Amino acid sequence: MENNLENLTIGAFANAAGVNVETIRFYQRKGLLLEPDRPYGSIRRYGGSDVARVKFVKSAQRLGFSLDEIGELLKLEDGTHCSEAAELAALRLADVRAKLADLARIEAALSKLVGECHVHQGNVSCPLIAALHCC
Amino acid sequence: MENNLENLTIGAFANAAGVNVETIRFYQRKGLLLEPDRPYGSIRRYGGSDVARVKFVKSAQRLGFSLDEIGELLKLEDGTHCSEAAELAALRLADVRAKLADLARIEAALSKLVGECHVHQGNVSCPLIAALHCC
DNA sequence: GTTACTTCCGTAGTTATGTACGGAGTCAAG
DNA sequence: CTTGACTCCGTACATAACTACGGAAGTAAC
Ligand SMILES: [Zn+2]
Ligand SMILES: [Zn+2]
Ligand SMILES: [Zn+2]
Ligand SMILES: [Zn+2]
Repeated sequence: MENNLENLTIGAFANAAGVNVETIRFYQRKGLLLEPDRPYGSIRRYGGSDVARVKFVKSAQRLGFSLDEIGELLKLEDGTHCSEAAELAALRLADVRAKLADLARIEAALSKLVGECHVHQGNVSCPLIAALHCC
Repeated sequence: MENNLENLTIGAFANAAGVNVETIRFYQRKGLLLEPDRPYGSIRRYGGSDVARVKFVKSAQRLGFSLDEIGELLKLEDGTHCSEAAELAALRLADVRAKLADLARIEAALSKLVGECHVHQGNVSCPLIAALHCC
């Protein structure tokens, strides 16, 4: 593979991470990404760990974490403040488990709906809505 | 139980649904909620099904659906346009299953992180981040 | 009937998460 | 050394999903 991920300019970096250049700069302002140094002049260079970090942000975002929460998750990475990290991770875990339970219920309701679509015609109450009500 | 859920004014309704009055009106403008009639004068009255509908919106929102998507989910409820409904439900089902898979992975990563926090001290790479990278 | 609280309605402001733009500087190719 | 693409930086605009505000009108308590 000829495209190694070192010494990327911001354009190549954003491209490798699958986001807009402006998004990179926005994340830097938010503190989710550090502005690296400029080894060859006045232009910053990025590497594989930066790409990984942005991809992590995007993955976590798809799971429903806000950028602020993701910022806290990222603080776990340095390994300092171990007890705080464990506490935060435990909170997120509870959150994730609640979402899993909710999603499992809606999954069941939806697959039932898909399977039984052609017999629920006269039914007043939708199985999907019913599934979400009993929370 | 003395608080039955019929003939609620918008204030009592919002309260019962656990949202702001303005949110009710916002949902009405978005078409997620119909404006009911005014049986006793010039003030609208709401009932238990309205409360249920708003709670459904909030539940689905917590699972990562946008208001537009939720609007489409709600259109399933009337049972009309059966084939469209089945198609839409199948799309949502695929979406939900993808989210479930993502969440299951982060659940595993987080619970591992919580369990092993106190031994990953010198570790460079965080298990949570590592877990999200291999997507 | 007066007072206090709601409702109604339109419009405007807010937060989170980006995106776009404009002008100046930088860099590599020709 | 000019040209064209890219970077840098600040600022402005965009979208989703609310949230607040202001004034007129309705309603309930006294
Ligand atoms: Zn059907
Ligand atoms: Zn349904
Ligand atoms: Zn630890
Ligand atoms: Zn970590």
